[in-house]
Amino acid sequence: MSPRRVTLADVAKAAGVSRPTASLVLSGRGRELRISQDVEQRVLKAADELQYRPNIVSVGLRTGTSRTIGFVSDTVATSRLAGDMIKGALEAARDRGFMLFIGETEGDAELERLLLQAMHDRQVDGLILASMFTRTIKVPKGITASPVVLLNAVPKGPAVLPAVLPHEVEAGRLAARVLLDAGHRDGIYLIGVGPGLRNVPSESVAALERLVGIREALGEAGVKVAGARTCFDWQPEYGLAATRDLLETVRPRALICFNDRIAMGAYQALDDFGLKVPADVSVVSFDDHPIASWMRPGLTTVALPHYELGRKAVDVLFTEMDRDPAELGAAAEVHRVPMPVRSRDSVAPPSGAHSPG
Amino acid sequence: MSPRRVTLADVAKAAGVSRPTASLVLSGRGRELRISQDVEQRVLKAADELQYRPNIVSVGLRTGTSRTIGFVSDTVATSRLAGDMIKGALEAARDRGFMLFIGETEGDAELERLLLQAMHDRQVDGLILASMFTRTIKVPKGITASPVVLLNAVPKGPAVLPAVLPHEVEAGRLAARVLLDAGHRDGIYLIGVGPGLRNVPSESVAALERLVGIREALGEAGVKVAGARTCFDWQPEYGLAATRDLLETVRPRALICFNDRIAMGAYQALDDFGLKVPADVSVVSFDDHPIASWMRPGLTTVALPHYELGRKAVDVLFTEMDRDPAELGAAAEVHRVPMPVRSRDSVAPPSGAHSPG
DNA sequence: CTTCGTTGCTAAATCGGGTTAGCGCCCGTT
DNA sequence: AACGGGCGCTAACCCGATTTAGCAACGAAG
Repeated sequence: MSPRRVTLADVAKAAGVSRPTASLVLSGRGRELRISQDVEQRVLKAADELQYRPNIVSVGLRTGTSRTIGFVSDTVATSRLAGDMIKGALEAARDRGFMLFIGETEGDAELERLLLQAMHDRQVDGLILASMFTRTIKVPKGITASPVVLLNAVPKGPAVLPAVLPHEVEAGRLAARVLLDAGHRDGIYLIGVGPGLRNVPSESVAALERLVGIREALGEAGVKVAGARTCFDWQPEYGLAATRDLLETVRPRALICFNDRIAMGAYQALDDFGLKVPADVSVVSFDDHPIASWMRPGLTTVALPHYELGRKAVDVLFTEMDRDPAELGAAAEVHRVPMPVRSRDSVAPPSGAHSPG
Repeated sequence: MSPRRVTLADVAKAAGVSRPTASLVLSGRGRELRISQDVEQRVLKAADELQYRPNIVSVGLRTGTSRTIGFVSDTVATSRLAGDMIKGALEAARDRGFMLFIGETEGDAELERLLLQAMHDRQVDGLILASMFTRTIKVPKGITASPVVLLNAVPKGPAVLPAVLPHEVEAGRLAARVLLDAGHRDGIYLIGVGPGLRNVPSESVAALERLVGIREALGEAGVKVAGARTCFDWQPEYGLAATRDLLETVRPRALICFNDRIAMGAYQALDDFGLKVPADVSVVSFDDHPIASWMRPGLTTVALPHYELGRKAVDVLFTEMDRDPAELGAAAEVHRVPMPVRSRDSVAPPSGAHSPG
């Protein structure tokens, strides 16, 4: 049915030369190896006419490479949050002529083993181990066969691999600064974790770092967190419950929600209590989930730079791959990607305060 | 640095036999070809001890296969809606020991060409061409080299390739039936498209088919669509605007929104007009986007079965791949995947009506 | 004592490309 | 005419696994 693939032999035959000669011409080493103009032209013409494309599998067999990167995640590939991460990785890879294998472990160590094996069997040139949420992971043994970059994850124990992470501490500072800049100094409450550094789920790096950033920025301005409510899970329903619980005892002037889904629940709770955003209560959040722009008023939030994270991971992986094998393992650097503020309409100066200026 | 891969030659050497002998034993053809028990045991032992794994690239070179499927989409890979589609495809592929190459064309024909070429160069055994939204697409020429399945897309012109699609007509019927079953017969309005079949964006298969289903089911019950508002884009803001526009002239008893984002806007508009869901107005929708469960009250919606679509596409692709090449092109079947209703709390009997029973 | 048949394994070729060493030819020189 | 030296190309081998054809050794039959 489908016509057989055009091989180098076909081109050589059409040009009336031997296979190696055609190979030399096509790999641009013809000049250097004194192939005549005439032969060069014949080969190029034949290759063009036959639409010759080298078989990467064959090259891969010889060189042990595949121009392919493996992207293994717990659930990030299918997380609605982080498709952009794949997109960034995809585009960065494409820029260098690489393709991406996608795999998901669903947190299952055995599945992860099989997947890494399957990728290894296919001679991937590098691996990205990604996590849906920024967290610490156990680095699987025996993956040192090819360069590895961690994405949105930090290794448990000593840092043996380079990692790419969102700059969560800075994000926390930015969120706090949004409120400070609007004039807020009192009645700032946290929804999700806190108020102390101990009230944080231990495996969530993001939660801890955001909190650190918030406390730093507020502290520098001489402002204290007025209080906090933790959420069992960072979903709207728990954000709703936590905020309701808060509103039963106090009247906050501003909320820092630890993600946008929590913020969505917080909006619902504020509505239940007849409080307006941002007139009565300002709200800032994290992630820039699509709903942040759909909520009314639009939610000001510090964005997770998924696209950039994906790109950066691939970029770092390429530098690892290019690195001289002798000095491998030297740099298990942590790369932080900035988290930008998306200003919308959920923050205003505290009610009863003059606008500063 | 990293220890060289264990090859068949290593195993053969360790077992004290030739390469082909080891190969025969490991491929299970030892019995048939009268390899002695002794040799068989030695080879198996050596393979086990050395942790031998055949190099798929090498096998691929010989057989022209790669145990790999290419998943090419316009933007589905990174669409937050459809990660589950990839997940379904991934798992179905994994069940047969296949991996997935992911690629995105972003609707760019040239990019698509390059991507298909890159996949072809890597000897993919089959291709899935996916679309983010159900729509008609131009099938790129020259992809007949390997089996192809269309996912969430139908070819422009004659059906030359098998396609997997959500059963949108049935979904339309189901949405209508939800309202009919609740006792609604009057004041049913559409938000998104309609009321006539001409008021539908031409490239959107989903819009048209949903509308057809709705009109069928209502028609069979002797019920007419009371009216409709189209949306420029199926986003919350346009759903909000369209619903507001509607509410300025009439008081609907029920809304069928053409997707959940429109429904979110509709909720906002209803709230603006002091109308309660579902007491005053029932709302049904399509897609089962995550926000459907986050909205208050929970939105009853007919789900896009992304996971099943992905699985089904791979399943169909495998049957294509297994098919005798002689009869290829025979079946350009369209496979419809059912869309299940997710009942939540946005539908109630019409106000002032008795509950039937 | 030859011949045939069986058993148990391996040599050689294959896939498609890349690399290296070296062959033959032509030219100029002595 | 013999020799040296560049030029232009190709033979041969490599990667790793598989397949086919066939070799060697042995036993049994004639």
